[in-house]
Amino acid sequence: MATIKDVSQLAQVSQATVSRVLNGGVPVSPAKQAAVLAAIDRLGYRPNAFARSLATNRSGAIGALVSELSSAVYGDIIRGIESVAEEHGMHLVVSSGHASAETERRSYDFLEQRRTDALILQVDASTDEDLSAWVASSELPVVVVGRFIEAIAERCVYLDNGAGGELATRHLLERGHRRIAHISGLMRIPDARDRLEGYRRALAAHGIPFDESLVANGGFVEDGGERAMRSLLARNTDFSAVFVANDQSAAGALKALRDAGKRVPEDVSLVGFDDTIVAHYLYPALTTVRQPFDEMGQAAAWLALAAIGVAEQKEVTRRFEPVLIERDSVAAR
Amino acid sequence: MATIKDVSQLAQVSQATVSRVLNGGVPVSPAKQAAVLAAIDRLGYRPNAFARSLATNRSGAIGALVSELSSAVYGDIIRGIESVAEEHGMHLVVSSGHASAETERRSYDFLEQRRTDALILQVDASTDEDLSAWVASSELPVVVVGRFIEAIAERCVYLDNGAGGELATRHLLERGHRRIAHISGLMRIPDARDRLEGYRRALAAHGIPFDESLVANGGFVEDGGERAMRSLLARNTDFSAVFVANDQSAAGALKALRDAGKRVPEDVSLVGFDDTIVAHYLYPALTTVRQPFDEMGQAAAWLALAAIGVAEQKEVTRRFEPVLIERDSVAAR
DNA sequence: TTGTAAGCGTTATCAG
DNA sequence: CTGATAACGCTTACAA
Repeated sequence: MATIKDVSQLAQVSQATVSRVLNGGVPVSPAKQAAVLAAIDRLGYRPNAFARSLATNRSGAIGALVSELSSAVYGDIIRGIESVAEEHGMHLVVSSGHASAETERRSYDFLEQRRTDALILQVDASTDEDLSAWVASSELPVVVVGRFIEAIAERCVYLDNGAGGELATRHLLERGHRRIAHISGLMRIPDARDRLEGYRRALAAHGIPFDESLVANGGFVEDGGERAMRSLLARNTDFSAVFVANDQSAAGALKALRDAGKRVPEDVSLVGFDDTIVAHYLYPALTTVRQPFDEMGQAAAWLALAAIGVAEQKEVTRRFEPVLIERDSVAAR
Repeated sequence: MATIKDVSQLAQVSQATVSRVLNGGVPVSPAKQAAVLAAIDRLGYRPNAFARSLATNRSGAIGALVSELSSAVYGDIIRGIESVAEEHGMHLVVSSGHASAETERRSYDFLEQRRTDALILQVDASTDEDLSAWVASSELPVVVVGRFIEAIAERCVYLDNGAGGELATRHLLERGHRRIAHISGLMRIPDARDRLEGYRRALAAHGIPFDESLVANGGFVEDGGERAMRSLLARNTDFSAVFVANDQSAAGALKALRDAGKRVPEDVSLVGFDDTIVAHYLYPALTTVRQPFDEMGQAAAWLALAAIGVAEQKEVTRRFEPVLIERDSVAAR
């Protein structure tokens, strides 16, 4: 593979000149410019990114550590990150954490050593303390997405999950439901706790006491949602609506309902969370609380790029508000 | 950030020695070893990946160019790639082509310049000729996934789409259907043409003449599937079953059917293609032809890693066979 | 406007 | 087993 030296020789100029036409900004005589370009073309020369990075101490890439590459849930976050990265001529090095604190740590180390110019973290397993420590000790800007951590608040892009839980529950309340169950998420994840909290707040605001027998854990997965719904049904405590902590669990819950001969929404109304593609394909289409993953990814990327001077400084939303997407799984009571 | 020089000074050894303990393989006296390790720890030293890559001419990463990061359809390919990469201590630099030949070209250039050790391509827009040319001119091993290109056959990992189309259609035929429609995919993509071809072959094998009025184009997207189904319905040519070129279109088709008051599978049977998550969530759950994206990604990664001596040489499947996944959208006639 | 030369942080060769 | 030292390919003062 041709190097800058080959080009400089062929074009009869110094390496510095080649470098100048490559990077622009510095005046170069048209004649030499042309000679260099011709040589580059002729040799099929491509600058070596390592050498360049070593010299400039910049990589032209940002690192993203995500819990799972291309999950239905978080896929759009990556897409959002990539779109603004690409817009700024930056690329993406990704690594996944697989919901294991150890893998997350390893991946984080890798990315850091790789000297990406900035880091975006979307992780599940590591604790707030871990993350704060990473951020504190890191030489490069890191932003956390999908999570709010007090200690590094200005570096977090996240959804107001509490408001989301409240929104979902209030919607049901407003439709006349009083016995509203909740299928909760993976409780070690803050989102799950916050959504539950929102559910409780909404009930309280309507003077309805919290009833533990109306909540079952779905663990954010489909199977879990199915089991949780069966458990709810088996308890013989009646309810006319369920707020499910995410769409995946809602899909499972819907199945359990169908198997039990209950109609949605005639017998039981359902509200999900996330507004992933699933919600759209379910039948009946799921009313859900939308989490703007794509925009959150974009915001995170923008924050990261602005921190390294690649993107312009501007006000970017860090705390996103949930929005209710009404479809067909809720009936008035 | 500490460099190897800092470490060597603190540990009172040469840089070479530090490098040796870092990379192993070469004997180092226990005393020095300990001193070096202590210094590394004390300084929080991390080798600079750029410098290392520049010196070794290896990056420790493989590049993946995919048509879309984390689409429901291709997401699993990336996941498959990443899993075997990770298994071998390699990481992933991804870039997306966005179904534009120009973007694909740019992304390809980027990855090549980035000197990833190998390249995996999953692209839509570029032609077979483009790809063959890239492969031919590239200094690093590239493997193409999700596509068969004669000229570089041994570097392709793909599904036998023709067999898939045949399989789907035959299934319907075996269930007694005779008037079988087809909602085709994006015809500029070989997969779409091959699936249609398979459909025709299956019909022919049963002595059923191909009837053009029974095929409509769904373009591989949901809207398209919906429109295609409406068009089919409007034609007043009756049919009892439809083979749809992918699950997304099938979702749209299902919707159109429902809107038209047709029941699935009682009135019309449906078979999809891909077995993406969608198929599973649809109601009724969609009978479909499974394309093993994850395994295909793994195979591609293995091929790439074997080519650079990172993974062991072994027989890896390159041509994958489609499998019919029976669910609830097909009834006997 | 251009060239020379000194880094950037590693690895690898070669003596010792 | 260990230490000098020359690459690796590019950028960037500094001079001219």
